[in-house]
Amino acid sequence: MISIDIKSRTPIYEQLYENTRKLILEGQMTENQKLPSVRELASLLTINPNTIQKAYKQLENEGYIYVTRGRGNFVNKVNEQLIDQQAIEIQKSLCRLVEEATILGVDKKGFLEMAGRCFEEEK
Amino acid sequence: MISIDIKSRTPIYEQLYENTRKLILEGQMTENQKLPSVRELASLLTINPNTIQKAYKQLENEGYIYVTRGRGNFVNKVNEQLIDQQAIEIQKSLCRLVEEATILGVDKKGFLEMAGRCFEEEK
Amino acid sequence: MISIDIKSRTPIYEQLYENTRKLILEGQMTENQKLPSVRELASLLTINPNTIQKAYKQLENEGYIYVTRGRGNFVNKVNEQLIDQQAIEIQKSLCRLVEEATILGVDKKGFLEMAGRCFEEEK
Amino acid sequence: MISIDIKSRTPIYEQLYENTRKLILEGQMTENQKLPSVRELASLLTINPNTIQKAYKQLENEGYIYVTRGRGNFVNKVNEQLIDQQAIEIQKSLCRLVEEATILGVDKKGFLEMAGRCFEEEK
DNA sequence: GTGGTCTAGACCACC
DNA sequence: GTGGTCTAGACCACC
Repeated sequence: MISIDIKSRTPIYEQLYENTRKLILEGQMTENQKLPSVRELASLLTINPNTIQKAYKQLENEGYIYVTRGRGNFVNKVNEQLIDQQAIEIQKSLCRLVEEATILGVDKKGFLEMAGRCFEEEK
Repeated sequence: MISIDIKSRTPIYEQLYENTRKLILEGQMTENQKLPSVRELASLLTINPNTIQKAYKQLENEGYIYVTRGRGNFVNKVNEQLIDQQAIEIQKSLCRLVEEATILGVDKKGFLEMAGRCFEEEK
Repeated sequence: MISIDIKSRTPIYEQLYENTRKLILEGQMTENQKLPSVRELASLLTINPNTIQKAYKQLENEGYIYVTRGRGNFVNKVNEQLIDQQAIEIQKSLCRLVEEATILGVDKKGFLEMAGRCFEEEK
Repeated sequence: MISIDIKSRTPIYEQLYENTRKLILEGQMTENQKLPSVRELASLLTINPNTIQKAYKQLENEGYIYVTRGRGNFVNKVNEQLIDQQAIEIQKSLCRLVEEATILGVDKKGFLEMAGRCFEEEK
């Protein structure tokens, strides 16, 4: 369910963080569901447990999961506030892309077309 | 003309690379124009010459500038192929954003609105 | 396995680049094999780590190896495209040599003989 | 007659050296013919006179031209020994290419074909 | 431990 | 003066 690209430039812990975050937001992991234990996942992905720990810690810090010592890590209820915050992040990234595209000579019409293309591919 | 944020997480050499790349693509620096010398820029920004060197090297590798030893670094003719390649990169990033937004429950209409907002801000 | 000629005019980092590139293309280093760490190789060859780093970076840029921070440098799958590209480079160099030889009065027959001589020496 | 590529990586003085050498060997410049003066050529190519000087010096050292102070630089009689020496250089370069090609999996037959292709293009 | 970035400073080739 | 290479060594992120 969770896969890591060892060759990627993005740190492993970040890939892990992103992947499980996505699973939670998509509803593929639901409230109170148990995440694989640090050791379990570490040996499964042949990755250093510290790396898993770091990803879980970040998920906990941002409220995606909660930890009960001795029992494990569990999915939290999806927080509306978090979703809003992420929408803001996406908005920012989007505007950065718009800026870059503008430099290359892409205008509003062209950019919206590019965006549209992504939705077509998704189907 | 070129400014660096020493506190930023993105490496100095990369900031430099991005900034001058932008200047060239925007046409603010034109073909055969001389860039500040490695040492000159280094002392101007109080940065180590090696760091400038690294940025210039990258610009050269990607064809943005050409170097003549003993003379300096000069802006190359803008390469159409490079621009196309970058447009493709932007398209990819855009689709990645679309994917993320979709997870958060944003549909096509909503996403295009978000994109539109960026253009309004730009004005 | 990797040896450097410190007296040579060709930069150390380039010798390193060439040598390991060759090892990879020859199949003496295979996919996912770990390269010596930057520091390890540096102390082994009594060369500055930065120089090793530079060579590895170039190998990475051209797709010969991949890097994972905190783990090391690893051999990538040999890229067919890269090989083709190199064959083109050799073709170009060869034609340049032909041109030079022609100036000296060497004709096609003579040149092919010269080429043949190289293969005999190789044995 | 002599052209310089300012964007090239090979030093200007070397380009100059190579170009005039070629003219002499090809017989386009004949014995006792006067070369353009250092200053003349410098202003013609908008290049530093020192650079011209360096190229001329090298041509003189290798016996391609002779200098009479106050009068200028003149083409020498083509020296058979020099030509032989160059043939040896070409042989060396050729063998180096063969080595590289071998690594890429090109055999003797393939290499000779590549060489043949150069002659076809020349026509 | 492993790579990535950066500073300080030397020495070289080229112009 | 201009870029290119290299050493010595620091500090950081990642595993």
